[in-house]
Amino acid sequence: MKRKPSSRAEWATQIAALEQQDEPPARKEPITVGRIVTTALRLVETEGFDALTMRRVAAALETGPASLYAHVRNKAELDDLLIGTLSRNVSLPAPDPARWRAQMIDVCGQLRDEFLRYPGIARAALSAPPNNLDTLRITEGMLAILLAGGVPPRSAAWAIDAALLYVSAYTYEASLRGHPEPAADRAEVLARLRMLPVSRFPHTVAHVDELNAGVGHERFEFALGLLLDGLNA
Amino acid sequence: MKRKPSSRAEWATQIAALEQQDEPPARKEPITVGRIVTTALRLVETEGFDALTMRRVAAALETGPASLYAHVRNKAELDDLLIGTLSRNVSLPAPDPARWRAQMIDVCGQLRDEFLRYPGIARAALSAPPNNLDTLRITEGMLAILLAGGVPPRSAAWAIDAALLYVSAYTYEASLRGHPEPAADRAEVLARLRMLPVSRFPHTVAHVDELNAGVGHERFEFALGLLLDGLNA
DNA sequence: AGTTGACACGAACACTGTTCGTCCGTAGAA
DNA sequence: TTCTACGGACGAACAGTGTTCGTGTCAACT
Repeated sequence: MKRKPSSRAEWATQIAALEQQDEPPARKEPITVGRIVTTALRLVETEGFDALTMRRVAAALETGPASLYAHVRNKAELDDLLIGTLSRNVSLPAPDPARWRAQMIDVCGQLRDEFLRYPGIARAALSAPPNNLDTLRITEGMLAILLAGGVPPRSAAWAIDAALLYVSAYTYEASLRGHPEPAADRAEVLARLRMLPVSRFPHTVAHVDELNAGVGHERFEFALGLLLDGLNA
Repeated sequence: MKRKPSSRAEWATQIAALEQQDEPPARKEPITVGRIVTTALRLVETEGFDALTMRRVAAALETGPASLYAHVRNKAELDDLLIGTLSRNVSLPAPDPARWRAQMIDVCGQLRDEFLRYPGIARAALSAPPNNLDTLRITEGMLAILLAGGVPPRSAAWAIDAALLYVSAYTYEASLRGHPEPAADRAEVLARLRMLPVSRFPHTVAHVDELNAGVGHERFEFALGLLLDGLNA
């Protein structure tokens, strides 16, 4: 149940690699971490996170699953790599004190969209250890935005934590019900809520429409808006 | 990836069963849903959600895993039953317009504590279909609180959705890192953050302490506080 | 030439959820 | 009373999972 820690040396190696990350990729096509990650992301994109197995990735690379273990320690590390890779697609704005709220919602929205592009992968984000440099980059960017907006450091730090948890949970849930949710599914949920006995569920039955309202990501922006407005108080 | 829906008839049966739920349990001890659920919860409580397999539950009941399928459709349904069962332990206060904020935090705290009592089970909450009568009871109770506090219905509904997502994500994450988190683990995280290059992570390095501050559930209450204060604006 | 280390990968292991088929017991019908 | 049908119990087997172990190959180094 507990996460297994990487060693301090591995962490130091990751940091050192930061300075070398701009080198061009090797010319040959052996099995590499990069190919594994690219293949895995394509698989998740097309078939969802549950379809991501070592065997499926290996098959797509025309090899056996054992071959992957020369490059990734285990499945959890591959999951972590995927989260890191998609996190790199989030572009961080230069902090603008007058627009910190909009900037935060923008960054969270980008991350949300990355997660939704790979259905179910948010679950890996929830499981990921807190030492991934790519996700820490996003935290750093969010910190910069909030601090520039005058939010006290501790409030900023804690709010970022909450926002990231919310983004993951929201997108994971959205992936499960299908995003966008098929209209027939939603109609069914509505119908079922209306079947509830009023004696026990008076408010629910009275507000079925509100409980299920929201087009696109309105609920997402509403929730994050609450969080950020709370910061503003 | 998508959830499989139960039939409309099954839903109606669940509702009808609401009126019969107070009957005493049968005297005999055959394998029942109740025994399966109780056994499963005990297993999760002691060994975490990842240890929950049909085989493990069956073994604890001194039978084979196939026997469970006469009572639960599949593992996902068992997971859903577990979430429903623990949700029943959440007691809903009579709404008090003057204390709706504190009441909401109390209800969320209770749910949080139930989830933490069963490490990792929050993942099942994130996966659960939105038609579980026991979890809907909590939604109903929260709606009552917020509406009594004067929150508009749609805002109330959407805020509850966000709060529940946050509770699940928070507790799932907490389970993974161990709750309470061992001091040595946290010290290690701190040390690693301090190893980051200031050139790329200036704010993170400057605010390592704030990023990792918070005793007990301070961060939880802070985040929910933001959400609810945002509602108050 | 011989040695070493890294990569590749098949076979096998321990484990997962689930289905299928068979048996048994009970209740209801004839 | 006997027979039939149904529901529960559950072993065997299936398809699938992540991972380890052992072996072979190749390239670089001594």
